[in-house]
Amino acid sequence: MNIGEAAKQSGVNAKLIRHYESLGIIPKASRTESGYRTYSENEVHILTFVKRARALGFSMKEIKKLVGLWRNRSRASSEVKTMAMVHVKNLEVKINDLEMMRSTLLKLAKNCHGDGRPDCPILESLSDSKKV
Amino acid sequence: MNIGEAAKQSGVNAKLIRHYESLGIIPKASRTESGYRTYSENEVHILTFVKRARALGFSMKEIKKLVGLWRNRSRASSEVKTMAMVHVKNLEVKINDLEMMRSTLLKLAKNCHGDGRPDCPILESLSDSKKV
DNA sequence: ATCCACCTTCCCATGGTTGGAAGGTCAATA
DNA sequence: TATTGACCTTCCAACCATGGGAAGGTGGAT
Repeated sequence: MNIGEAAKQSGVNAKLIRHYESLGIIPKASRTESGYRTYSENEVHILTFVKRARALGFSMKEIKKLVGLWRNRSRASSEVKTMAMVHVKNLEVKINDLEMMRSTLLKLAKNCHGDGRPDCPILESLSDSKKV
Repeated sequence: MNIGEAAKQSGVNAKLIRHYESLGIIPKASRTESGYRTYSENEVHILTFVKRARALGFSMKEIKKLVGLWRNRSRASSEVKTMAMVHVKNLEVKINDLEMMRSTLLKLAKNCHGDGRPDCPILESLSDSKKV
C-alpha cells in the first residue's frame, strides 16, 4: 500500500504521515526499490490511533508516549490513566479560560448599543484605567 | 520613557512591544538621537488596550482592527459589537470542542482500572476499529 | 511515446511568543 | 578617566502542528 492509500484509510494526510515519521511518532516505513513508502494494515492502525488521540487534544509529544505504551504489551494501565487525567485537567483549565473570556465579552457587548453611534463600552472597557 | 519602563507599566514584554510595532499594531515609537525608542502615557495606554484584548482571546489581526476602531473617534459601535459577537461564537465552538474531549476522556478513564495490569480501555478505544 | 496520477525531498508560511547573539548607550562608581 | 552593569538596538531561530508549493522521479495505462 502506498502512502496515498494509507492516508485515505487512516484519514491522516500523506504530508502529515511523512511528518509524523520524521518526528519518530510512527516507525519508519519500509520502501520499494524506487523509494516509495509502503504500508500495511498495521501502520494504518497506528495512524488511526494517532488521529484519534489528536482529536482528543493530546499533543504530539504525548501521543508519541501513548503510541509507545500502546505498542508495549507490558505497560501498566496506571501510566495511561495518569496521562489521561493530567490531560483532562489541562482541558479544564482551557475551558475555564475560554468561558471567562466569553462571559466578559458578553457582559461588555450587552452594554454596547451597537448602532451608528461611536460610543462603545467594549472599547472603553478595554482602554480605561479601571480593569475589565 | 524607554521601552523597559513602558513594558513595566503596560505589562507587555519589551520584546513583544517591538514585535507589535513591527506588525503595525501599535504606531512606530519615536526615537532618541541614539536610537532608543521613547514612549509616553498614550503609547502605554495602547499597549494596555492590546494586552486586555489579547486576554479576551482576540487574535492579533483582530486586535489591529480594534485598535484602529478605538483610535478612530467616528467609528460605529456596531462594528465593534459585531466583532465581539463573532468572537464569542468562536469561543463557544472551542469550548464545545474541549468539553467533548473532556467527557470522552473521562468516560474512557472511568473504565480503566489504572493499576499495574496492562489492559487499558483507553488505549483499546483509541486503536479499536469501532470509533471512540 | 505520452500522459496523468502518484511519489520523493526540500524549503517556506502560519500565529504568538520567547530565546539568544552581537553590539551600542547611559549613568554611576572606583 | 576607565570600567562596570543595566539598559537598549537589530537579526536570526525556536516552539507546535499543519499546509503549500517547487522540482523532479515512477508507475501504469493508452
